[in-house]
Amino acid sequence: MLCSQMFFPTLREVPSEADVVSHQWLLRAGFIRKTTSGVYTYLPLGYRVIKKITEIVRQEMDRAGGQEVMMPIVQPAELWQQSGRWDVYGDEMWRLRDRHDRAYCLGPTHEEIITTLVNADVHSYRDLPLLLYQIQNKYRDEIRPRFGLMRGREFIMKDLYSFDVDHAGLQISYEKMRQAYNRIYQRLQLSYRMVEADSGAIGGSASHEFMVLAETGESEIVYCDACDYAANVEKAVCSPAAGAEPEECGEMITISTPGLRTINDLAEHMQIAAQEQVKTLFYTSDGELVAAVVRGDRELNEIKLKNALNCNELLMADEAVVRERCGAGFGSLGPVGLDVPLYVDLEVPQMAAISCGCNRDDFHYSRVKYGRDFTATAVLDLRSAEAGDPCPHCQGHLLKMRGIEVGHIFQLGLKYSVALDATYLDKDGQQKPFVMGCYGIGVSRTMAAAVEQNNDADGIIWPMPIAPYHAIIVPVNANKAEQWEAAWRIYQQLQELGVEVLLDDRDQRAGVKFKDADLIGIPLRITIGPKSLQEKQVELKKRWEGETHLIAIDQVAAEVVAIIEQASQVKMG
RNA sequence: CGGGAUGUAGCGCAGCUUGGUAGCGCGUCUGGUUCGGGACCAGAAGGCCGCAGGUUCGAAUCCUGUCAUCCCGACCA
Repeated sequence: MLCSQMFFPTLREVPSEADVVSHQWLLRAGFIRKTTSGVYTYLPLGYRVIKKITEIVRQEMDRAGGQEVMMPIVQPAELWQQSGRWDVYGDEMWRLRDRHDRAYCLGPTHEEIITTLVNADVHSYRDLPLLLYQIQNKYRDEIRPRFGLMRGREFIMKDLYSFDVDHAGLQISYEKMRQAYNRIYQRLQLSYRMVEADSGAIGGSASHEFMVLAETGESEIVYCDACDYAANVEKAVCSPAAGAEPEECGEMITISTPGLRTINDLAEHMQIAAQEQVKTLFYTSDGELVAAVVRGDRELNEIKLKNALNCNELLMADEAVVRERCGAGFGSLGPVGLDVPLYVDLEVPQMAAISCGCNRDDFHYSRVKYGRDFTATAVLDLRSAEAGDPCPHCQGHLLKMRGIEVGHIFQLGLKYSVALDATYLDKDGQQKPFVMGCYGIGVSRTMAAAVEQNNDADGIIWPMPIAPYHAIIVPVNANKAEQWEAAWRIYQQLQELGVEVLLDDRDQRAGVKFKDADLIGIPLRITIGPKSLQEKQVELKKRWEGETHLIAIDQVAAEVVAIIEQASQVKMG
């Protein structure tokens, strides 16, 4: 491709709407343009990257036995009403009506369609397992689209759905996908981690997320410094240190704490360390008031609480409601003498002497003991994991980092097949519901994640397997015949060797061409300049290293091919 | 939906307090000189000042409404 003919509108300045690096670079380098909030157009370079990513995904899905289908984006409401998700999905579902006023949505995911499809045409255990996948646009009317491609309202997603006869079959399909996902992210050359995850609204049992490691990631993950345990903090198990029985302490006492409302207030003014306090948080669980208690220096994990309560909606309680039930406002509340279902974190019963609110404004209790002064509806793991916590699987300790969720695999089980009455006949002629799994990869988000992880002050540094082009040839001055002829010859050679190559034939100064080459992140740059050309040499620069090497002009094509081959290798392990 | 901010040329911004029909840098076009890391000179094109009302002789500027975009939060395959 000749640069003079290529549509890649690069920008010198950062558009003001972008403030994460991937968004900035993708806009500046001319890979994407915003069409409306959360909806983007992929320009030629951007679309080439998308195609590279989807091709890797496609190959690995096919290798694992998947078959690609194309499903509709416009989906009828009835299908979603049958599964019960038309109402559950809420405002995030992008709904529309046709001229007859019939309701539809733009598919946020395709469980309903695929399950209905498979049910219509798969009737026997002999046809299972079946793995079907799609790579398409999906739609979620996000409350707040942000970070460019990272959280859009229209996005490209690969979803594979597995149908098995039983749970053992699902385990096999799930394992195939897990391996396929590892291969995919290795081939994409992204630094990633597979973590245990909460399955959230999708439902089902086991679930893993694939996180591209990046400071700007929206997800927090913990991982063990000794074994391979890793989990989303939403999911990470907190096992309390196996401590001795808590020591005895004297009778509970009441202390006056005028104006002291927060954990920090008590720590500062009363010299009560945060880990000697508890915080009592009030929620309404499907309309009913509940309280949760964690140690003063811990964070309550709302997802764990929500899972424990098995409720649909969990909201922070209104202060007026709490005051009416408990007799005090936020800042003076505690678990003693409460007439509210009480969920207590595992650590709390281990505490020697607890300080907490007294359910009376401006007073606190001290020397409170669990079991003696209050008891819980349930004692369970409720807090969020933190760096330094003991690993739940070994003697190691947890470390924390951030990640971008680029893949998520779920064991759905019977959820959708039962809801949609999707069954097959087993060996004994019995009707059985399909046992399902679903496996997603955010393709457009993966492109953003790759940039997030591979850039420098000059622009993007594409990993070879997903670079829009492998190499770019830059004649310093294309008006000089000998430079142009050398450039053209190398260009022809590389094309014949199957290299995806750009030739910057624009009538621009060298600096402009270098800046653009760096900005769009082409891995290899071949520079043809007057001095080296006299020695029958050209310069070769690897974008990811920055140094240039002189190389004989008739060897450069072979060298470029060798480098591409080497840089495209899957880094296994 | 709550909080904050911004809409002025393709991009980045000034002008608004103190009303007088719009300016800078980059980019674009023409000509010339240049030519190894975003050149220089000369000229030019390009704006319904987000939209709709209102105040006023007169509104980018003041008032009201509305729409859009971005940030923080709640939310999240």
